[in-house]
Amino acid sequence: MSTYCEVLFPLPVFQTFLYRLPAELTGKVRVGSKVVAPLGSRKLAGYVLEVKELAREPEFKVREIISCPPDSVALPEVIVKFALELSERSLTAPGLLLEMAEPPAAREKPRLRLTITEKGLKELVSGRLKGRRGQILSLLAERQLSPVYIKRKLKLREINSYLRSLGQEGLLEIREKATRKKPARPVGADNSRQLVLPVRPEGLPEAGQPLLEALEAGRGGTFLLTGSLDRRLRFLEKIMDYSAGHYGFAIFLVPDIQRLEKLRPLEKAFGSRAAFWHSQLPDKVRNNAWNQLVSGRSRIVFGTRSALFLPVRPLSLVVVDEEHDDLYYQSDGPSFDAREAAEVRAGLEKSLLIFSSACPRVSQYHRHRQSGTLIDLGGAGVQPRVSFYQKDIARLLKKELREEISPCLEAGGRIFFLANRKGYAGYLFCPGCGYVARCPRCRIALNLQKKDGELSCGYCGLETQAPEECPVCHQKLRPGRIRGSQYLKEQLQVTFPGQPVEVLEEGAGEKAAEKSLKRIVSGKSRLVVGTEYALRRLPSNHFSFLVLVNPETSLNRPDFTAAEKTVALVRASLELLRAGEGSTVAAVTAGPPPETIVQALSGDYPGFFEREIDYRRLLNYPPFSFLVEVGLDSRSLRGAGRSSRLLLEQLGRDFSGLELLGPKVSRKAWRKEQREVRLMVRLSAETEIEELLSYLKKFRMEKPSTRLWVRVWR
DNA sequence: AGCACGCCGACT
DNA sequence: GTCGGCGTGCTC
Repeated sequence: MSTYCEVLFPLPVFQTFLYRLPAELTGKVRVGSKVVAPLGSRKLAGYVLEVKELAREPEFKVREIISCPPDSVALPEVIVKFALELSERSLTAPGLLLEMAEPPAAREKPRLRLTITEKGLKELVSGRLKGRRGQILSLLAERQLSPVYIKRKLKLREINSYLRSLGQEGLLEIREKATRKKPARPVGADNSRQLVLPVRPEGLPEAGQPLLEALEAGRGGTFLLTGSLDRRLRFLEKIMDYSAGHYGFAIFLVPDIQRLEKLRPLEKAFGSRAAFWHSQLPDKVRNNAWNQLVSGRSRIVFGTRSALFLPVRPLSLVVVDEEHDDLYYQSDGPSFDAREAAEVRAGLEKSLLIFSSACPRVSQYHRHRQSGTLIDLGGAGVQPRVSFYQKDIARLLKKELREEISPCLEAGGRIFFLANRKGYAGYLFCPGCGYVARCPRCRIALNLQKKDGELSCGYCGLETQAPEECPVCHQKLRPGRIRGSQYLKEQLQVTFPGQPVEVLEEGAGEKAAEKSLKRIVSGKSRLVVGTEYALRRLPSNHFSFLVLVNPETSLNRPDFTAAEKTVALVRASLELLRAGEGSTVAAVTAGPPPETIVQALSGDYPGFFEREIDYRRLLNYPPFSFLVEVGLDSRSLRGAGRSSRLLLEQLGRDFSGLELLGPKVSRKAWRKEQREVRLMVRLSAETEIEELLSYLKKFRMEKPSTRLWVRVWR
């Protein structure tokens, strides 16, 4: 009879590893403890999932735990459970998820420095060293370097084997400089300080009462909060304060770091009772925030998805703000939907969960309206004067828009143009029959590149050479009107000579974007052109005039959520406008403005919802069916292709009611290094999702070389 | 992931 | 022959 433990490592694998626990460690190691163990030829730190006695040795060879770092603190059991359940639901490796819960001090990896030795220099001069080993040493002959730098410079996939052999021969020296700090102790479940009788905050809107009651009852529950941004924030501020004062920690989740920065004033208002948390905080700030939270001095967190892994207990409230935002799902890194993760964590701790948005996902709105958990705080938000134009933007800038904008500019106003495309965004059409070159996969118009005459799909990335003549009537094709961001910039420079025009869009690089933003915020540049990317970065409450250039093109995306995304796009644009009266919107559309655009501009979400839900019902889209996207990638595209074919075949055989919408090789796949195949599946009942997930788990066991991810629309 | 192992083509 | 580059499979 001896003691064993199951250990989970931060690796992209789904299995746990069994180790014997040496006598001196029994009693010291429990679930959530960090341990160091041998794995293959390596020594790795992992987390204990289970400690158990076994009567006899298992069939496979069992090795022994090396140590349990004395200054490390075990993760709370609820965090371990959270990572495991999220892994089950998202098919992401549990160890990678658990790694997100690492205390900041423990996360700092020792930095390695490589130095060439005397012997190494001699060997290099002698010219006996060839290949990678020679390249590495000649780089080091210049100066000391880190392994990561060399790996990137020489484009190596794996560098350690070279370093180890060079080190063993005494040709180079590997040194590390590590700094370690003791993490604070996590607080226990007994830390809820119910010192005073809870006093309800005053001045809360009547509509919000059910949320208060749910928080007080401590039974958990999920609500959808809608209404204008300022009303929601004012309400949430109070309820978080109430929660932190009397019930437990509150996590306020945002989709991205940019949004977090916009909430600075709110965090400031809480003083030291609140902290910011995201994965890119500088070490010092991060350690400070962690200590504040874990010691219980701060009981409110504003953070991105990694905040859900903080060991704060008891957790009484989780807010998912801007719940419609697609950035809550990230497929890079450990891929999961933070909204789903919030559900899992809140469910485990019986915390109150509030989804919040002025323009929620249609499915979400539908469900909460049906179950009576929809809380509408009302309020219209920014209410600008709106005028509609059905003309080309270039012509409008020559007359109507110029006449409107000029006085605004002279009065010191700031004007934002929302462009729907980057660059010049030309397309190719046939003057004879009206044929437009479209992407064979996505069915949307292909972009014509200005310089080389190539066609590319802005959605999936497909690139083709532009054809000379129309495939239908054989006339010569002509480039269509161009009105992307760069084109707009040129037009504005002609219309308003001497006025600096700023373009804020993806791909310019972080430094350039920050310089641009500085000029915009300071008021130096008052004419700003930007794409969707700009909406996240620009300050709210800044502009007095907004021009939406063909926002209706966003409705044509080959995606059943195109309409709700367009509404969110328009709402996010309106947030940039100054809150007082006197701001203006010009909506420029090709034809009569679609109702979705009109409703988004007037803040009529319920009106939009009623129409959209009918459309979803008619076409059997979520919430009336369930869509599951499955991504497969392998170390070779061939491998991914083979697996996907096999999976398709099996799915067709084993799921009779399943409808397949795909497969397609995804956007990433045309880039040479990426190898991924995606398929889209429609299911008719919610119970089938779980069946499909466990099916995919089985499939993954049989084909371990294929990586798999899923995304579910309910 | 990261490491070992084994296969294949280039070059002493 | 054998060295280095690259694809595959395993790690308690």
